Amino acid sequence: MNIETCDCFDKDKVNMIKSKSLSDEMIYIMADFFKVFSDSTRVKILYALLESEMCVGDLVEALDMTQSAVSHQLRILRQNNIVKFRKEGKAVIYSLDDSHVFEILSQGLSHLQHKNSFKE
Amino acid sequence: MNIETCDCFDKDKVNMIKSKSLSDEMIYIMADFFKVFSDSTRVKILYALLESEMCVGDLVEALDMTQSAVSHQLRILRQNNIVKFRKEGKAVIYSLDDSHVFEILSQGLSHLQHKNSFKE
DNA sequence: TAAACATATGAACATTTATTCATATATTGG
DNA sequence: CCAATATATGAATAAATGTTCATATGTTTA
Repeated sequence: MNIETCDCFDKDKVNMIKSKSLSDEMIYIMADFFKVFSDSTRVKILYALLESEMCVGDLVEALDMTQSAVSHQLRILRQNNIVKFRKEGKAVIYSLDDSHVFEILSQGLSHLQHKNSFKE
Repeated sequence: MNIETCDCFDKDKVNMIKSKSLSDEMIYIMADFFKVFSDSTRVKILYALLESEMCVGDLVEALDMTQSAVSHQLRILRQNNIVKFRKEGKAVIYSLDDSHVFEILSQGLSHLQHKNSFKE
């Protein structure tokens, strides 16, 4: 596409968008943040932790998944500061790290409910 | 791991979590919804559309990407009802489909700003 | 109607990602 | 200290995803 001859090319608008856009770094941080919520295993874990703090073993039981899969996903949640943990003997007990997480999940749910009530 | 002998196994808690958990279908819908925001190209597009509706050509110019890549990602946004479009001659003009999208993006941003102000 | 233009899309390729399997680490009780 | 328990993690594999390239579709204009 040759932009010089594009009918709808709006130089001012394009420059405005360019000037207001977030930095590339911020864009990547944003995308990575949402990526945390984009896997069903992690969403399951987070909804469980929304109800109560839980040790890994109980999460494994409640979500009906392998211990390894749960641990791997907990690591990702930890690295993104979505969950925190404390040790209690042999057990490691996880809980949500941030009240924003609740807001994010609620907002997503509400969006989807809104969508579903207006579609076919 | 043998759950029968697990010290921290809390049958009541596990059953409570199981009973309150969202359906598997809802979990997948949630994860897919957030997946839309988990790619930097799509986030860039959405932040641009947050400022103004735009045709594909202007998006390509503003975001400095190939027309094909932008089109492919716009299709995903369309399929998820995140953006809508109208045709105007040869051009296709895209805009945000839902006010919730603004809330979602703001919430993400605010979470990250909160995080950054408390870390190292 | 033919050419130019704007956008969309299929296929191929490379990268990322989630799970599994095996094993490592850490904690407790005997 | 040794065995059992609870969790974490590295490597391998399979599946999903984003980009590119080539080309198709649809619209306008000459």
